[in-house]
Amino acid sequence: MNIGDIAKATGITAKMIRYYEDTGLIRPAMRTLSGYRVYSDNDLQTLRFVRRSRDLGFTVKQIDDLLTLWRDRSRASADVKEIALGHVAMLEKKMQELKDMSDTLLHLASHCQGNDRPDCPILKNLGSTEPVAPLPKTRDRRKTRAFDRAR
Amino acid sequence: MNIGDIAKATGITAKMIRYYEDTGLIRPAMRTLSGYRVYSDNDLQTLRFVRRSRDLGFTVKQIDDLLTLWRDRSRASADVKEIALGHVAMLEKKMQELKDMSDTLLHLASHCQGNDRPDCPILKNLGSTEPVAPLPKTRDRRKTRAFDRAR
DNA sequence: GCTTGACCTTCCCACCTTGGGAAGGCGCAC
DNA sequence: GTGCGCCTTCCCAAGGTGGGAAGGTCAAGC
Repeated sequence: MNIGDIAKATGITAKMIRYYEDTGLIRPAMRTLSGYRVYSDNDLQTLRFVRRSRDLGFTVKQIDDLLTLWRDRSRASADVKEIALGHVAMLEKKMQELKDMSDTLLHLASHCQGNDRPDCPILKNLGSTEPVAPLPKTRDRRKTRAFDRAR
Repeated sequence: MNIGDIAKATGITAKMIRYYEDTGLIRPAMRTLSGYRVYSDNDLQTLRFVRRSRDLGFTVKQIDDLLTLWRDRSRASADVKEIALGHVAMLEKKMQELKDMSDTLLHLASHCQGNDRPDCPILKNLGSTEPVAPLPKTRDRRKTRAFDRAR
């Protein structure tokens, strides 16, 4: 298989495959006499693994660690689980950050008329000296309701 | 005020302030005879606006648009609201993506023993040919419960 | 007046992942 | 043997941030 074939098969662009090789995530591919990269079924499996890991949001470093464990028949599943749950924790932290931003914006937008007039609590808040997130105290406010009110 | 003072006052590093000036987000600061940048209270306000917008996850381009509206006394609040809600939509899309990743990982991790043995459904899934997210059909599954089960 | 230390200036490099594109070499079908 | 699609390497770009070098400036203290 040439790089184009394996790119189609894995959904990773040829460019990225070369990049992963350059940066050491995957091992250098075999070459034909004329210099073309050639891939085996084994390589295909590896790249599929990379693809799936990437889809789950793992960093290249984490994928590297996972690949190492994957190839290590004497691995402990605890090590894999630790990476996975550590990553989940990071994902949740990010989600929380995004949610805080979103909540603040929805709160501000819900007070904005959204008409031809210039008065706008969103701009007012951004330009003020107060801390950026004067959120309502209510807990578990349903995001969708807030969003509807904001529209 | 020198750049260091305004950096402290806004929480934006001097480096980033110069970068924002270079890229045209903010207008070039006045200079002393010796070339030091000098900032007015007006500049301070602008940079605070930038800081807050950044904290809310707006891109530089969006902050640019918001700044323009901020300075335009004849703006329509609808334009501001549109930017804000558009950004909220993007934030929610990202959150959903992160949530899908997190859910998949929690599901896989909940089936992983996490011990000294090598058997690991996480690796098995990453290395398989199946689509990456074989999620349970149950809806509204509480994330925290899934997380506890995964541990 | 001179030294010192904190600050300022510009300029270059790096991160990470991805895409775009140029210039040139191969492989194969007609 | 010509043409087209693929391959090769190499450079550039993004966004947003940090690091650091080399050199100029300011103010305080002696």
